[in-house]
Amino acid sequence: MRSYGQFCSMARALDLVGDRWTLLIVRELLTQGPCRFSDLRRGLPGIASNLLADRLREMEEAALITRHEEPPPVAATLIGLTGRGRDLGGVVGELTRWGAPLMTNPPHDDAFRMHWFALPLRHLCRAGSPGEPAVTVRFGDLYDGCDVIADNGRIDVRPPSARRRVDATVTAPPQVLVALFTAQTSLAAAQDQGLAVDGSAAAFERLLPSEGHTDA
Amino acid sequence: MRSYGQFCSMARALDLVGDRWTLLIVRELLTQGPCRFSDLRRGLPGIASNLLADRLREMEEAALITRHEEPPPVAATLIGLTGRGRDLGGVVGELTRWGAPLMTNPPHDDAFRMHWFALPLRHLCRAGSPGEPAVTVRFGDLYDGCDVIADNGRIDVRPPSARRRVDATVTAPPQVLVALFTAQTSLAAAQDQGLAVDGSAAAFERLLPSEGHTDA
DNA sequence: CTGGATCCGGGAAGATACTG
DNA sequence: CAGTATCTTCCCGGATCCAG
Repeated sequence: MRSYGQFCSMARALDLVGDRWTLLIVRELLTQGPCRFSDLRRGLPGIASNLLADRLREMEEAALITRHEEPPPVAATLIGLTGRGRDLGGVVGELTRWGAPLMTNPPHDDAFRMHWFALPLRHLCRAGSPGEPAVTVRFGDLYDGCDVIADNGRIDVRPPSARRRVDATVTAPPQVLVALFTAQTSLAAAQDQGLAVDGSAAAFERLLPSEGHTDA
Repeated sequence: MRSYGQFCSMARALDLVGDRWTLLIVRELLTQGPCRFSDLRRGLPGIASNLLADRLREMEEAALITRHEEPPPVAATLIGLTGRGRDLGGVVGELTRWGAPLMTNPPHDDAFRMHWFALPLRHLCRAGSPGEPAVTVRFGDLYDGCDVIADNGRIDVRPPSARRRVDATVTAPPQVLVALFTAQTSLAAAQDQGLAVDGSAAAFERLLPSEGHTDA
């Protein structure tokens, strides 16, 4: 990106991360952990491969990411965030929060990946009190999803792991998930609209926002 | 800007504010209050007038800003943020914070406006304890600056006002100001490098970060 | 298959001049 | 003061091709 040429903290930040796609790449690496080139392409539908390669080169020069070879039999290059890259979590979080009201508009023909909900879910799930038993719920699946762990009054959202035992697995059309977790819709209505819980329904309900917060 | 076409909160946010210059326009309006077209040009050195007009049109469509005519004898159009536009303060703040380490590099031939320091100064000035007397210090001047008000253990930074009585007025080369408020430099050294305080030196020193926080 | 590189068309950004 | 008009430049997007 062309520099703004301004001696200003924010302008200099945008000189590094203001390019198209750059912050979305950070979103992917934050929510998915270290990724391969092809993982990033799957998580960034619409990006051209040359653009992704360009961005990764620039981000490596700016010390936002690092690459390291995995030993055989994997033999792939893993791309991960540096500390400085991970520090962009605050920026990503604020953008995500500011954009939340825009999610009430239907998806039309937008692409969707379940793991994009990882960041919003951290704040939309009901943390509960420290006394309540811990639950683990998978949204989506191993190849595109996230695991929500509610424990000790805290919500933790992590990339899905095959080694993790989950109490329930949830799938749903994205707009149904939005409506349910913003308390615009009841669980029963969500199930009518395609939400399905495999495993402990109680574990999933444990994450829903409390009744008192509905807009109605 | 072309839409990313992703049903994701952050991607939809960037569809609206990810364009070049957009967030810098928000910075201007946040730190300066409602501005005229020519005020924005002065605060955004490097922007082409047609681009500024384009961005303002798009931001008005997105309901981030509003325009209202001032009655004579002013007879100018004032551009101000809507509530939704002001909500971008969190995004602007996080970008500013993340970019702070980049300010240690010298300005070279970067442009500079004193009011760009308004956002960083809110966190760099020592708030002090509620017991200490209130002080008001102007950085820069009425046409490009900001007023820092330390009162009751809180720091408030506002656009400069002719109606405000100030205890001191400070001018300095920007990199000297950065070094001083990040405790990389002593006050005496800063004065050697061009920092000048008009009025109460004690009022200004009251804002400096406490000694215990220096890196040395 | 992964991880790109290359080429090309269209459109956004940038520079400058001009106007009601 | 607050833009518009015009021209140029360059980035982005899409397709294709290629080496390990």
